Amino acid sequence: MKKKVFIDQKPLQCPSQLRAIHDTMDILSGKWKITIIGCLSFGDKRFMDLMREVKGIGSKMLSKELQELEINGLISRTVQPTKPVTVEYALTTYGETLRPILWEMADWGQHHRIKVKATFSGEVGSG
Amino acid sequence: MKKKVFIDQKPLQCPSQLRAIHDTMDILSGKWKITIIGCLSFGDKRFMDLMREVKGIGSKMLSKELQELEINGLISRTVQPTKPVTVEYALTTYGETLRPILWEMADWGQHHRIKVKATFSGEVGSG
DNA sequence: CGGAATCCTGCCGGATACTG
DNA sequence: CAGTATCCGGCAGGATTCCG
Repeated sequence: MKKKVFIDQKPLQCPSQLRAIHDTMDILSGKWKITIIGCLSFGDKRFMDLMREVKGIGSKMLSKELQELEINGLISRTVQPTKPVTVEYALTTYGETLRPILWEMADWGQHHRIKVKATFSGEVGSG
Repeated sequence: MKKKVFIDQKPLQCPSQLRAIHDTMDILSGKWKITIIGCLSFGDKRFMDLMREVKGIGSKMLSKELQELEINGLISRTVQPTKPVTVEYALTTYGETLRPILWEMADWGQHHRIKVKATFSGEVGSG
């Protein structure tokens, strides 16, 4: 009977751990959320700024993603009483707590891309 | 001009970092992948075992998710030449490299759940 | 400028039936 | 046991239009 137990750490406790991971995944899921958070990590942005920087997103999606991020407290929305009305979005302190996760994911993803490339090269070379 | 720069670390580098994060998200996305990985973190499992343990998943989805996980090298699939044929799925060493990510996500998710609960309590209490 | 409303589409994922 | 094939509904997400 082999027990891997995830290296030598505890395995994922099915009931609560897994649910927590799914919660995080749900919050981060959506085609643009990561990108938006990334953009806001550089500083505050207005709606229009995000439209330009995210590039490819539509106003509906941007609005929706922004709302979901705000509901979860990851970003803040501030309406400026200027003339045509401007709105500033900013990453909250709470939103910054995602940094460890995002960093791990970026790290793993880059590593993975290298691995995949190596795998393909090997197959092509030997095939 | 306020630059938050994500605490005092570098912000997410748009081109490569973001793409890497999305790669990771894609690999982990899907309603059952996390759960399957969690199950396999306890040890090897057969198809039928996973059907029972994941609970709620159908054979089509399980098969599909398993294939995707295998393609990415996260799990291994071993056919045993027994009588009615049995297949063993196991988390690979590479799959275990996801542990830091999953752990961070579990941690954050649990923290978040507590925060959300506190927020609701506060609103209910003061409203 | 910053959205909301509407319409339309693909694919994600579920149920069921069939195969080897 | 371990899948595959097929059909089907729902929702994520895109394009367009309209509003304050």
